[in-house]
Amino acid sequence: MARSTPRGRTGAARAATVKDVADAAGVSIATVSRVVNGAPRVAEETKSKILKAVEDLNYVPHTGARSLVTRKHDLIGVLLPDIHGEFFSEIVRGVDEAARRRGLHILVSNITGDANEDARVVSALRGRVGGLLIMAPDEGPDPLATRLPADLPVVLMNTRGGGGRAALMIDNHAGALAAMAHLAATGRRRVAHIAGPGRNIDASERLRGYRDGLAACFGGAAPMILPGDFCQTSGFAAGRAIAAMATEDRPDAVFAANDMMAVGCALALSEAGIRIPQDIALAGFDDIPLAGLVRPALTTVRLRMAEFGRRALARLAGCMDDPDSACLEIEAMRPELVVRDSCGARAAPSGEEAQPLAL
Amino acid sequence: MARSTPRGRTGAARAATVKDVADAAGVSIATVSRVVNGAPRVAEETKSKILKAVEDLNYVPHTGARSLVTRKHDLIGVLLPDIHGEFFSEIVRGVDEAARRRGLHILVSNITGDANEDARVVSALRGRVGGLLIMAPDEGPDPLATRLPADLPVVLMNTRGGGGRAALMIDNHAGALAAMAHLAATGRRRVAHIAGPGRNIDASERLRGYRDGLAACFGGAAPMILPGDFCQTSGFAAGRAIAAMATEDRPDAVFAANDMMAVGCALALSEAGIRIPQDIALAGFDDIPLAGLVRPALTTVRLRMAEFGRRALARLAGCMDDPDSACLEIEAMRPELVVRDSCGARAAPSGEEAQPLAL
DNA sequence: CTGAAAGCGCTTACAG
DNA sequence: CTGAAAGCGCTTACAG
Repeated sequence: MARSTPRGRTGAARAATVKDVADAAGVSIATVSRVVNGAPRVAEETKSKILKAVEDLNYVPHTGARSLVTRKHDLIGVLLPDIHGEFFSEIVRGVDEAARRRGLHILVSNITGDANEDARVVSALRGRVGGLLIMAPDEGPDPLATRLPADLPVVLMNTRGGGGRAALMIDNHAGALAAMAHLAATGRRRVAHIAGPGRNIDASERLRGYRDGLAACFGGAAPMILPGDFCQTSGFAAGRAIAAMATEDRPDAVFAANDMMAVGCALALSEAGIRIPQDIALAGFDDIPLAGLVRPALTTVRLRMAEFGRRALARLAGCMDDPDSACLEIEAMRPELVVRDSCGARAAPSGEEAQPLAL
Repeated sequence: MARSTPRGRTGAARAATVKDVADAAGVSIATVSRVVNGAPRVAEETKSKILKAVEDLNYVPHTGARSLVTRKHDLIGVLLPDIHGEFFSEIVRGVDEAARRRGLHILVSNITGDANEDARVVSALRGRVGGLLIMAPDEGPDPLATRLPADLPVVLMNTRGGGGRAALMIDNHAGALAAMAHLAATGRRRVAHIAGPGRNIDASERLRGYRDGLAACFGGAAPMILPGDFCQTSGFAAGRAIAAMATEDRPDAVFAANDMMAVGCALALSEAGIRIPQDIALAGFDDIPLAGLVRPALTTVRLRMAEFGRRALARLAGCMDDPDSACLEIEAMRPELVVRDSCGARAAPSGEEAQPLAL
């Protein structure tokens, strides 16, 4: 007795299989498989019979069974650090979009930065995913990358020490350099830097850009580095420290390793009556939404994270299709300077001073 | 010839299987399976031999093959709307955490709000996931929920018209009511509302809370509703509109349907020289990070989205374990009022007025 | 153009 | 406590 929704003994619906479709269409399961997978050389009439049965039975192939025989997985593991909530959704959106275009799905998990814990996560993903996208900006050169299963295509995103793996980097150094060059071009002479957490690759590359910018655009001026941790609070503290300096020691510009700290710094400076940008120009990094909302809006460096995710997935898909292709290349994505009025030249209209700083 | 890393002809590594492990340990594949799955009644010695082989060969079970025979999937589909970038990462974090504790993995995908497109996404997930977590606050009562495959456990998150499905809601109405009550308690008499997009369930529930709050705490005062779309710009426009009113017509409080609009509104009000909270008190919804950064900090309503995600997954896991359990229940999570100084009572120290509003 | 058959890697009664 | 065997749903040469 044929039933359109076959049921098991418990009453829970059982999903239709190739067999069900084959029976309903009066063909063999081989032919059903061919049609479902879009193989050529199937009679038009047969095809439509099968398609109808698929529709009627609401048939969806069991992907596990399929991957068992094809030895392929259409699942991509995406491992992102716990902290990057800020960019998390944009990256995931980009990856998902690119994946869907290729008929792939993404399996998302957080990694902690603890190498053992993270290795366990990766291991749990093997035998389940066809490839891995990993972003671990806080890890040292050793841990994750070197422990990855050799048989798994991997693209590292903005992660240190690829160990010969394909990698897509953010060119933080170039971005920082651009910010420094802009500060120099608008007439600033002495730029302080609010650094990010030391082990973070973004932070250290931005710091390196700051130092090189000093050499390249500020005649090798001495660095002035304030510690920070990417959080608003640490930027605020740095701003306080700057405000506490004797006027002649104060920098006339601050380049913060990210926007959150730049905002914190701006808050502290303005509380101390220091004018932005007249007294101190301010530049950040990331172009978070807030950067455009504060007044004066933040000059910053922007990276399109969704595009970053799309590209990373494209790379990975390439590696999966052709494992012998150039999967070892390291590619970098260049961020873009976004100039806003927090970086205005010193010669601002004097009328502006009366305006309250609306941060 | 035994090899610890078996390779196929192309040189690509082939993953070890139960067979490989069984051979290496000198036992049958049945026993390997038992050990790997932690079955009882296996001799200690046998177990350790097998565990060693698993370790040596770096064996990980093929989950597809496993799910083929167990008829279970350890994958959970998580469908989130494109827009909710703000909360995306927090929800995903919570779901992932709860999933990992249960040995589950999550498959994340964006949904668009287009019912056909979304139904396709759901359909692609069948035969691959053991359950679905869906958040579709922008869909009408009909589309997704009613088209879900009957055989798939589903928990709807903050989504209309569950069609008898399990649901976890955000009690936006209660949150809005709390905000209104607070405004009344601090002495406000006339509260305007900046509404969110009409079709969004959060927006409409918050609006309903506003109306009911008017009835309950403001003696049934007439509503004053300004349109908005959850974006900062629309809040700004609403603020402009309020500033343009004759002073005697102006509200002395604004309850915005979300924080982004509240910030935009504050910006416009302060540009017009209207003082917050002295002239107009301001309350938002969501407690985004920015809410605590603006000055005066925003009074708002907070929901712990990670906790929301954790709970949703727990519900789903329950449905998956026992399909006959109370899977139809609708549960609501109550948000919490966060009082900050944007809602200060009118009797503020007069010295404060001199301070620039640092938004 | 279509079908019968083998086999992917795994788990699970069933014997013993 | 352990093994031989069947079978989960699917794809893919191999025939025809």
